[in-house]
Amino acid sequence: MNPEPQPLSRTHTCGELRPTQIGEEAVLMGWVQRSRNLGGVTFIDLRDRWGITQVVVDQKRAPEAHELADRLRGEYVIAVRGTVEKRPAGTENPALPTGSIDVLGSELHILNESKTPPFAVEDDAVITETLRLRYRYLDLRRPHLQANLMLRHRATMAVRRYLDQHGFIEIETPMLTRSTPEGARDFLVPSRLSPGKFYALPQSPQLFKQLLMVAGYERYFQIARCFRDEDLRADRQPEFTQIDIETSFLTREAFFALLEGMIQALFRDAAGRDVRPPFQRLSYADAMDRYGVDNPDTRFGVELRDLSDVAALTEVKVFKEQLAAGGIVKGIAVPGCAGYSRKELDDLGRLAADFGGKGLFWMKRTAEGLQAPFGKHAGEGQLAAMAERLAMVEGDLALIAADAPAIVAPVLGNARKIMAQRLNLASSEALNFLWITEFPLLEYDAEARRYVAVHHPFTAPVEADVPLFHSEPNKIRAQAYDLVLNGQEIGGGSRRIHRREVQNLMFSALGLSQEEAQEKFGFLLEALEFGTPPHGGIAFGLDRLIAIMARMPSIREVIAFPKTQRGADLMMNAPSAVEPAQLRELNLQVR
RNA sequence: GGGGUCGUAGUUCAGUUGGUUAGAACGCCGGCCUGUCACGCCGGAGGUCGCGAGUUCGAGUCUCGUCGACCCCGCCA
Repeated sequence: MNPEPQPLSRTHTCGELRPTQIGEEAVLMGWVQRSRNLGGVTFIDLRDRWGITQVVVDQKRAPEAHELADRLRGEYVIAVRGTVEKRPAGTENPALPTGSIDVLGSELHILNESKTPPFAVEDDAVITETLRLRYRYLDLRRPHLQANLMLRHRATMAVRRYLDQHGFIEIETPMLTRSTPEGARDFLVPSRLSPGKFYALPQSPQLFKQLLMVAGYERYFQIARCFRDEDLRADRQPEFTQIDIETSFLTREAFFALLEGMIQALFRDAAGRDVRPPFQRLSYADAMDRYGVDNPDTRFGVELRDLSDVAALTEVKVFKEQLAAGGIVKGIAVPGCAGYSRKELDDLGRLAADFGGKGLFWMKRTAEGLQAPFGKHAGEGQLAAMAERLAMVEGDLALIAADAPAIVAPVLGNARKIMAQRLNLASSEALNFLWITEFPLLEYDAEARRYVAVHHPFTAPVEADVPLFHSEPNKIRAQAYDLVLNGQEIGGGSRRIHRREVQNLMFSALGLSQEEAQEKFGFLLEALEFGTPPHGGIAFGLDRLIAIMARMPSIREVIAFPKTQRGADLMMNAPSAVEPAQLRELNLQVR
């Protein structure tokens, strides 16, 4: 009954045996996926990281092994010695790469038993998220998660290989660093040796990599863990991984070419998929105008069109009011949705509220012509003009929003994405990379009643826009860029400020006094005075990138031990309470 | 901080206008079976209906609260 110590030495994996090895002896080890006892013969599907091989144990030829095989249950760990044999004609399993052979077992050892697992260790098992995370080590046995983590490994290997070949060096930066203003909420770590003071976990290695440029390393990278204490989403975890890159002396063009080469190598080496640089580019302003969002999915059209001039000619009250108040009227044409019911249209209108809007107008083009609830106030000519502007064909449904530009864009931009998903407009095979350039440097935060950095406080302004710091800070363009893949931001970066006077301008635009700037970023300001080269960089969200490559809906599927939406680790039960003595040592008191 | 979906056997789910002993499938346990691969056949065990109050003669079902998972808005330089 007792499991034995490992008595055999493994010779092959469960994924490699083929007809060429017929007649050879093999020793396999792994987990029992399933066993089928037919009485005189037992079949065992044996699984390891490399695949599944069927083991046959015959009562007559190996009576001892056959008796032992009767005790096998799912997830038992076993060792089998046997001979590779061709399966009898008609019993091959085309679903398995190893399906034309099996291993005729002569010797069987149970290396360990297993409790009945709380869920089946197989891909098509339907399991709640709670259970998966509680037993993550069992979840991770499932083939698709193993494939995801192996993909992730190949991807980081490809990145390291490519960057190494291009003169980059990987440098580690501290995890215990200081809290800085701006940006996300920090995770704090109390300092025992400095009572009442705290380290912060890095939101990114931003300042360290810039200081490495000051230090003359010129080409740095790091597969870096980052921490942000913000609310979670399907694509956001409190700790996540970036491919962090910084370079000196490169023009933007040279830098983009380098990165496009890296993405190409990454997709080729990790996923065998073809990516062809150069990538498309779109300015932030054009992206907002045509797609309403700064991360447009360009795998399908359905672009936003401005209808303000036509709307001004109508007697539609909302149009007139919004236009008078400085608003705009824009629309999109959704293919094939003219048959939508009243309820479906109402639901779409409510969807606008999710993004700050009050509702959506609609217009249908059917065989009977154009219909819109606002039709009688618009006039035939104006309806036709709008339909023409939106290039509507029969069967199309137009969705129209009238509001401030800052509302219209997200309402239509997100309606566009949601409808495309519903109608399956985007090819799942396509890889549409897109650089978004010339982000604004600053935006006004009404709540904080000051300007905040759109990217971060070290982003260089477009040189020609520097004088605007004194007049119209919100008009300054940044030398910042995002890389978007199929409608998801996968990376973002910028050229950095490398002159102290510009950094001073930036800090004061952000409402930081000289004293505060000195207190919080004095080390950076001082460093900028010691011969800082022009430099810039980027960080790619590795988790998102891998999730897209693996066609997974959530980054949890490509992270070995992810956290729930409340930031909990259900397996280890983190976070947890700590002993009073630990708190005393840290001079902390819990309220 | 806000909106939404969900929580019933080990698992995934069903459960009628509130009414007898809460069902199914898979899994599990026992038996039979020599070419299965979702093996098959026979038999069996298994329930804090997330938790706590309330309404009611009676609550899986209705109400309130609470806990948890997921999706979204805010937030995430």
